[in-house]
Amino acid sequence: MNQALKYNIYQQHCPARLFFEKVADKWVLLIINVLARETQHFNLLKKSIQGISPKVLSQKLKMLERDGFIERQVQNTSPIRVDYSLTSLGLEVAKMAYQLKDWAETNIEQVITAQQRFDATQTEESK
Amino acid sequence: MNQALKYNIYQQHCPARLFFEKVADKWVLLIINVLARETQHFNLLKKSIQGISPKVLSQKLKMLERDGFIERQVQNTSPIRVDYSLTSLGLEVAKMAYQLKDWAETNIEQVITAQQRFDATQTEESK
DNA sequence: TCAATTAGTTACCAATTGGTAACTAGCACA
DNA sequence: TGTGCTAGTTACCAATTGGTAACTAATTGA
Repeated sequence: MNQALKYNIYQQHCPARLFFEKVADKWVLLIINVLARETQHFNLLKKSIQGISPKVLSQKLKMLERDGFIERQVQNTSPIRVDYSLTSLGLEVAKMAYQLKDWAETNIEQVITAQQRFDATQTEESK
Repeated sequence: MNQALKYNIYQQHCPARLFFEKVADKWVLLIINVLARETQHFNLLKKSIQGISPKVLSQKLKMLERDGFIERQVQNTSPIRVDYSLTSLGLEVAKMAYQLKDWAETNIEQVITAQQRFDATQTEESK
């Protein structure tokens, strides 16, 4: 049986689409990218990802753990420390997340150029 | 000069991060995946992507055109037809979008299993 | 003249998402 | 005993996003 026939992201209520909607999220992709470099605990993640609030970070980590992408390990130190790391499943997603990050950092200037070109033609048309 | 030093998605107002926030969007990734198969016009796209409203489709197409990922060509037919196709820049993003789609359709069952396992431990703990 | 088709747009409303700031809880150290 | 650290949580509010349904505009064919 062909997997491609069983699950199809173009179908509105396909489980694969639900996943797609979850991972296609800036915070999720940023978290995964950070964890791909190394295991981190809560506050380090918060510092690494500028602009994320503890509320959102907590929510996303919980979701990622539930989905089996990351593992949460409470360290018996004092003060307590909770380590987050990627699972093997999460590592697969991390490869794609990294490609997106790398592409963005490498090609963003082309995008900005395209935007400027587009905006220029728009103002011309409105003359 | 190292590109990696110039742009960094972890920084809140980095242009690369802005791009990241835009492309990490379920509708955008779905549209790009459809266009990667073949050029489509507006209504075909709407039919292909179950659940997308004309409003959202129109908004995302406009954004993608501005960013230089897709090209909009008005065909001089009657009734009028507008073809949307990927540019070479869009094709690069499409490769990653396809990987995500493929991964989701292939591995979603593992995610569902993980969720069930997680939910089971949660209800156990609350006893 | 009227319906149909294409490609949208618009107004209005509902739901989701996210920010802020203050708070909890456990432990250690001074 | 009080302060600081970790790891969150909570209530409240604001902003973004998205859905619905009706509408426009151009053209063709019955």
